[in-house]
Amino acid sequence: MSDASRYQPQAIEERWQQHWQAQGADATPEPQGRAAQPFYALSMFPYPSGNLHMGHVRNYVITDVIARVQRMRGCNVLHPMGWDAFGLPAENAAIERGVDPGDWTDRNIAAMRAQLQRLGLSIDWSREVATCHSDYYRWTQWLFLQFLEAGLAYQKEATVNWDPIDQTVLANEQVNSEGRSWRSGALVEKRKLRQWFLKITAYADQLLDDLPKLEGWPERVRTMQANWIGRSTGAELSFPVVAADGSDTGEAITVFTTRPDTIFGASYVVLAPEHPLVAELTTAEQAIHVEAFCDLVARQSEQERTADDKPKRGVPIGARVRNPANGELIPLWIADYVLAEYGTGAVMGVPAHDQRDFVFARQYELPVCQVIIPEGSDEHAYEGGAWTEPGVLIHSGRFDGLPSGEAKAAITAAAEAEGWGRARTTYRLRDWLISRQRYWGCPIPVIQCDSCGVVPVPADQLPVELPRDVAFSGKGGSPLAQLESWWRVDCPCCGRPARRETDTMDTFMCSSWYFLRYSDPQNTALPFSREAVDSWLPVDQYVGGIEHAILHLLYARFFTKVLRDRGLLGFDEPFARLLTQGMVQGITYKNPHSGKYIAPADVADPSDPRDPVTGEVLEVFYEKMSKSKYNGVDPAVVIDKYGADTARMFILFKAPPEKDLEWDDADVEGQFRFLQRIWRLVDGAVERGLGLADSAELSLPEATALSPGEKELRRAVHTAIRSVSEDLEGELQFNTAVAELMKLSNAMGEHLAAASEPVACEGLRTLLLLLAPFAPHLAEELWERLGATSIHRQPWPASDAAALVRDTVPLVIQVKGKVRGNLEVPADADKATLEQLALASDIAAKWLEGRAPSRVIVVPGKLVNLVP
RNA sequence: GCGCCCGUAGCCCAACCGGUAGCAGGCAGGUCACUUAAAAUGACCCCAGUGCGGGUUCGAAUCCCGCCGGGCGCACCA
Repeated sequence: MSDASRYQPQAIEERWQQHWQAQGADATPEPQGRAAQPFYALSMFPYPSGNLHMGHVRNYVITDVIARVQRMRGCNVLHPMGWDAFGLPAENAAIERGVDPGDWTDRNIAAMRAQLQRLGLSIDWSREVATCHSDYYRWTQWLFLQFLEAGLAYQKEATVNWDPIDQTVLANEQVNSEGRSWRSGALVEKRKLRQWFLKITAYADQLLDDLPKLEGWPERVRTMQANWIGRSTGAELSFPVVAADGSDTGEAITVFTTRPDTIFGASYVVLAPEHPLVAELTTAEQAIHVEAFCDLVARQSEQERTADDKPKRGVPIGARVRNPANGELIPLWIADYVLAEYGTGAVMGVPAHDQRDFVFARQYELPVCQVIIPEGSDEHAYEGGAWTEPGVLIHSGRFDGLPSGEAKAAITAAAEAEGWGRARTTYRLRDWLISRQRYWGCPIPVIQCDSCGVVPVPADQLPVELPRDVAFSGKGGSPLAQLESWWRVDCPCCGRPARRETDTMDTFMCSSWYFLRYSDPQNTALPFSREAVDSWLPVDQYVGGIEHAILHLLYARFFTKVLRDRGLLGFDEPFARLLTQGMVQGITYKNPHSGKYIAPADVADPSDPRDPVTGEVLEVFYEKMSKSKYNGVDPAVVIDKYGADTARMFILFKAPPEKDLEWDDADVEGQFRFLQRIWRLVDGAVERGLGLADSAELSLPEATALSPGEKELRRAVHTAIRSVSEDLEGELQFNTAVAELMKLSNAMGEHLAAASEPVACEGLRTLLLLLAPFAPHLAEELWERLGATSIHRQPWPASDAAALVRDTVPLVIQVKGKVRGNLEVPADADKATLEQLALASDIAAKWLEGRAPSRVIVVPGKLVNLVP
């Protein structure tokens, strides 16, 4: 085979990338121009670490295929890219190696952009944004001031999560269920600090109630957000504190409960050890015990304290409260199972109807009083545990006999009328802690003045720029706080000496609006114009990792709702459809005894993997690619060897997009072979003299004039159009779409040589058009060889229903539900005819043995089932 | 503990509303052809009855119930 007729991606890919760039092929049209539909395809933008990994490739290739298909469908497509460019790695590089974080980041951006461009992504780079550039973060600051003005940004002293490795505070969303930082993995500590928060809780109801609208989102992401918001409805009830002599002290303990219907069963009240009233209400006799207990709890980590299986412990503090429902005097306790941060930090103990209270009451011999019985049953004693289901009230005075559902409302209403309670909703969601004690972030644009308080930096003085030439010691807190020349300023209000805020913003602030900026990236008067943002957004298809199910995706929704309320944009939700792509996993070898990971290159025989040093048998599994596990595959190496088109095709074909993908070099090889087959197929056609110009002019012969092979080819072609189109609109099943392309190429291999010119040309055209979004370079190259450019500006092909029609179809004959044979029947036969044909068949004769069936089920085009 | 998702050939994956489980596809394996040989290429072949047990149905991978295995989220949230 000569070189000219061999598929050599290295020779064609770069050439086309340059050509497309020169032609402005990926430029974004006016959203409403040419009467075409706008379509916004977006990938979650990356942190510019400097290294592109396979997870990025998967993400951006998926989005690129969507963008390319929509363009061919005639949409005006916005497909941008940018950089989530603030963050700790840059600052750590500065500390460790003395490089400037800005320079370091810019170099990484340049390197990653070049890597991305090798993938042949149809990105409009003229809209690129980087969150660390002042022309971007100026607007992050401007938006912060919008929050401040709206009363949605505030400072408060609070117990917050402190990451001891990254030396900064973290929002709740950024600490996982094991109490570890999402970034550093360190166990977070609790610290009491004055910090900036955004009032996301003010939007908790909207964020929760709008979830059902997000029909284009995966169910599990919606569920995760709903769990995270954690709304629970109930009541706050007040238990007056009673002095030793039985008189009210005037104070009261307010508890939160979702079960006001069980208040008559409350036999004690428990406070969190950190509750502010503990010290005041503890009696002298109990002081020693209470202090000792509080110490004990304080020494425990969050994790130890909240472990599910841990026994519950507590001590009475000596004081008593009155149950407002029945007037009973009941003891006041503190216990480790009550959390200060949730509800009111106090609960009423109803052992008969709450499992935790039940366990606690058993342990400390507190009374158990049953006030709910299962509907229709008699009163019964408790043995196994609490009755937590709804039922009917007893021992509840005037509420006896009410079902618990009604009783909740009735008791809450009574409490409100009598002044000892009110309906209340609480959330698990906390306000978003956005200040960070780090340099490489967006400065919070406020000034602290002793006389004027918190003063926003006037909008015309934005951006508050990060100072350059800063010393990075890694010690003593944020470099900004140590740079007096930077933070010492005059108050914009009164002109007296004041202090600039030295905390920077959580980088999730920067990423909460970047998708809006892409609609109008060069705007110097506003973060974006209302017109631009409303014409492109909501994002039609968003693609990214599931790890942001809560974090980024919740914050971005919050931002959108606030900006809508500020009149800056006109929609409720930023992302209409969301695809969460699975991880790319590499083959991983691990010595089960030493726990060491072994690089695949060091494994001599993959079919019998052994430790190269000790000879021990290794564990083999697939895991997310990472340096420490030696299981990563560098995209650049794959592109060098096989080209970007093979990498793209493989990553799309190997698994459905939302599932994890196991990288396998042998499969990549197989994918490359497929592209080679296409190359040869088209190459052969070119030698035969076939081209594109011809096919446009040549009209297809009448169906009756086609040979059986031509009919089959046309059926394959139009089946492929239909299937690929379907796979790319609804569920985005790229893996089956690629399989369809393989099927089509197989059919072409079989029938192309014998097909007449118009039929052959139609097949070639279609194969390349369908291939174009997946393997853009190869499709373009072959399209050119057939005589035209650019395939990417061609319309998406339409399926010809007539080509799908068959004259006869195989009819399955079942007898009593079991397949007994096939019958070739006319495709348009009606039910009665099919039944006749089936009954008259040899198969029926053989299996029915002469008896008439008692029942016949006919599914036209499919089968006839004869039931004797 | 609660909730969600997934279990189909040696492996990765298909199978519309329940209707022939693979002329969906790929990888791996085998045989043959081409070749001096190998690679490449082509042809053919091999391979599961759908995790297990019940149920509904003329008919179940698909629907229902219960287990087993794996993954994810939440978790002393009152």
